Amino acid sequence: MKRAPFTEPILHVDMDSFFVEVERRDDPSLRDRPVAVGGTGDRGVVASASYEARANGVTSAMPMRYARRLCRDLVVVSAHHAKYRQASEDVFSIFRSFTPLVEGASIDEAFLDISGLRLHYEDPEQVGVEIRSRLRAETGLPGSVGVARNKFLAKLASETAKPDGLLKVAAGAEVEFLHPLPVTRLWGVGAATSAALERLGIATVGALASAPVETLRRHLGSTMGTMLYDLAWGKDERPVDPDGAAKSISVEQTYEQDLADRSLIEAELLRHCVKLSGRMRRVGKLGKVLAVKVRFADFETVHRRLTLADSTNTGRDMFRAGVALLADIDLDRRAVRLVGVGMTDLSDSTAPRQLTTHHEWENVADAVDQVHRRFGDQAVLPARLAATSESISERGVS
DNA sequence: TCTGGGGTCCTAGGACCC
DNA sequence: TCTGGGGTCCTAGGACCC
Repeated sequence: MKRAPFTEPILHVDMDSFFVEVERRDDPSLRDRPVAVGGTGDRGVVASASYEARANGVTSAMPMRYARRLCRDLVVVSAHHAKYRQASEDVFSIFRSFTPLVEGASIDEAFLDISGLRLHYEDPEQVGVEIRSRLRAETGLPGSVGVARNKFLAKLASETAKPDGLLKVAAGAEVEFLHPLPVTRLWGVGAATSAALERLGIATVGALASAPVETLRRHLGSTMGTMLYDLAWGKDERPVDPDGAAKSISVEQTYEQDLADRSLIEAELLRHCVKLSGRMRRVGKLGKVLAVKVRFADFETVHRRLTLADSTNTGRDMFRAGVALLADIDLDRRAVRLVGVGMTDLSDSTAPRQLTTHHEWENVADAVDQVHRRFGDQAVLPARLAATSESISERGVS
């Protein structure tokens, strides 16, 4: 039997309004109604909107208060991230049952390289059809699929197919598909780059493709200019890379009311450090660089980072470095709306370590983790935090 | 409209060394 | 005498994505 050439071996699978669909699966009364999942407080934003809500102008990242105003019968559901992580694992194991070459792009989307299935399927599109039907049957969740020669085109195809659809961009038909699209559809073109392109009179992918690449490099930087020019011609050589070890891990929070007092800010930093160290130990990571992030009431955001003498995952080490970094930030003139802390330059905590002086603190931290797992996050707090937690909750800060 | 929380990647400048 | 050049590490900020 003669088979069609398997010329579009890359799939992009993207779940449709993922958080909303997980909530709907567990609560059928949410079906067919405009639903938004996200923060419900004064400063909450939409994380995921149903298509009924989108029809009323609701989009993700939009302030929830504004979304409610746009859509009077909007059903607002607060997020249940543990549930979404579980659903994500279920979805990804379906992907991996087709090929080991699965690259997660986020909690609800992945690239699949299915070149290895060419002997089992006549057309890569059939794999997409099968994946979509298994997603429905085994998880109850809808997903859209793009099929193309490379990752970039596959992702554009799945976007175009949404909701609950499949689209193949056939080899040879790429430019025809691509050139009428607005530049904002390209991967890497956000507000700043589309404004820069607009200044050059470029609004469509076709216009971008016929611009001199030197002009693009001059105005957008060498890397961005080259990349966008290539994308405009459908060129994207990035392989599907299943190795997805995290490069950083962080905790941050925006407060319902701004924090005006340094000791409160330090207390929040400590709380974040305890949480961060727990997460790092759970995934078996140490970090070498600690980063602190502060966003002021006027939304100006500053970062401070410090390379530590030794990698760590204890809350104590992180807090000590974090307080030193915080000392370098002028907190007296403006109130603070967000405090964050993170670690980068991660390594596995099973790696051999020289320092022994940290062990006792690791034991303390492990004990704290265990109590948290058994009794919840509020059960054990460092003394400094326990002293201030009352004043924090009085301020309505969660 | 007044902007979450979790990430990745790029650029640019200064320190430092040879 | 007022002045090199390259490489590497570190840091801050910003753009972007879901």
